[in-house]
Amino acid sequence: MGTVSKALGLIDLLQASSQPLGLTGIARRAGFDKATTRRLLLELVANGYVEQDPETRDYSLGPALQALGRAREQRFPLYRALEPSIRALAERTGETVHAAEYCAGNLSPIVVIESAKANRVILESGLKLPLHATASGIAFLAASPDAFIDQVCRRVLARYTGATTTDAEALRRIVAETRQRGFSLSDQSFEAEVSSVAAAIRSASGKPVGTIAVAMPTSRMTPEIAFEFGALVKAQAEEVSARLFGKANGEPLRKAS
Amino acid sequence: MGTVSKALGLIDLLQASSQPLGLTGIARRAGFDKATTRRLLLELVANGYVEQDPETRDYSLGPALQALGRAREQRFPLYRALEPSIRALAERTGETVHAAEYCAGNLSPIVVIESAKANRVILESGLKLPLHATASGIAFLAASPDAFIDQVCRRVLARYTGATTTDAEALRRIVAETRQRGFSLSDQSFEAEVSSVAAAIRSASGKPVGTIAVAMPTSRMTPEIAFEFGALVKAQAEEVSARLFGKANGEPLRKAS
DNA sequence: CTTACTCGTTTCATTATTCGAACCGGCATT
DNA sequence: AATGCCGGTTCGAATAATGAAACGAGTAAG
Repeated sequence: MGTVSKALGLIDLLQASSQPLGLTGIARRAGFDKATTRRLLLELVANGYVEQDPETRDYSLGPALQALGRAREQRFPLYRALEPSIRALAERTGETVHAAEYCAGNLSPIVVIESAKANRVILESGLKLPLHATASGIAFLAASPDAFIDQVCRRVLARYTGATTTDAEALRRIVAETRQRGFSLSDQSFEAEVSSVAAAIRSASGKPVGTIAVAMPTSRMTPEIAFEFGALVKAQAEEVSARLFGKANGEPLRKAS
Repeated sequence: MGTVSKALGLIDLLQASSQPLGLTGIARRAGFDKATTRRLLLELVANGYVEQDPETRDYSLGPALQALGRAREQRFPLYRALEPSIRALAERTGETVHAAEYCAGNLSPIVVIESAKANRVILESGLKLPLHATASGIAFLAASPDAFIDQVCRRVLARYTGATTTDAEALRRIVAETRQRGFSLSDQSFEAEVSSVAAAIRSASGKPVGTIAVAMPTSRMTPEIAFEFGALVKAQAEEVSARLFGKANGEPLRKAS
């Protein structure tokens, strides 16, 4: 693994952590030596990607990330394009709805609107959705070329709950079913007591770039609900895809000349 | 310079560029060998910090930045805290108003509200404000400890216009004046035909974290306007500082326990 | 059709950078 | 006073980064 990936891995740790971390804690979690960790952190701090509290000496995410996030959003306004759709879907379904973008092997939530119900699904900040164990991930796989699916199947499929699919062949079967159905279903495969339906957002070339999903407590899930909400996410994902990638209203966002 | 900083420098290049760049262009701008540049870029792509268009092979900012920016904003909601103040100030003054955060030797704009006037100041996306040549920078320096000012003065002070202060002693004098005045002034020291006033946002410990500034075409600037708007940014910066760092309404944002 | 250019990519011997065990001083607890 | 944990530092050994050169594909020019 290259030095750069090690450093970026530290940023990931800081994102995953809900609070600032000390040097020793970061080194332990990352599996690096303290000296190594510190050198990497110093370099990240010098570039503004990480920030160190001068008092507690703990490290946290730095200001450069905010600036870069804004820059990316400006060039490719995913949030602005997705937020209204997600909100509408949340109102329509009454459940927690989220959109995620594919990023380095996982799906990262971009927009999350929580259900207003007392018993609702929440997505922790910084959470990443694994491809093989979430409705979003399955929907993404179903929209991906076979070569990509093969690649994912070759990895070890981590187990999150008793219902997680950890067998490559079973995963392929589920993906095939999803392709036919047009949206994906998950039943407590990532978190206990959570069921979801999802569909992929596709770019102009058909390649998936992200997903839209509705998540609810398993107690509220029924086959009828699954199909009703499934049809909704599918329709919404298609509409968003068209809006983003100009199938309908022009303005190609990707390649600004 | 460490390998990590080299890689992060490439991200900076991509942010500064208004369009995606090819390998050769990036290598030339960064001053690295093509092979080196490519290796760094590949690692950044693998981590989602950079994205490569599979067709044109051009590189641009990646999805991870958006996710990380969101995470940082959630832990330290600068944008949410600043946006209303900046908007109010923009309405009150009728000019372009912006807030910036200190990041790796520069000030990065976080919130920008442009004037509604036809002849107005605009801030290009990805622009970074140098400390020695902008009203924001001077205001930041004036709020910084002397050791930091010394450090900045030791660098070579880049020239942007005929009015840019490039002499360390002159810079110290301007900073001293700003400390007395309570807000900073700039007259075409960074961009021709642009004048600004600014004041620093300070954390609970008094250390500056960012700035608020009003920028207008030099043709609309008068001594009276300068003092009127100067008093406004100063007051607004103080209010924001108090709001962010709990001098007034509690809730210490930095060290979430 | 050939030539000459550019671009992205790969290779590999050289070299500079990174690594990490051991260590230091500070602080809190025992 | 002793112990353990913390952030931070040192320096020889080990490793990963480097970049000149070459390759193949594509393209424009001759």
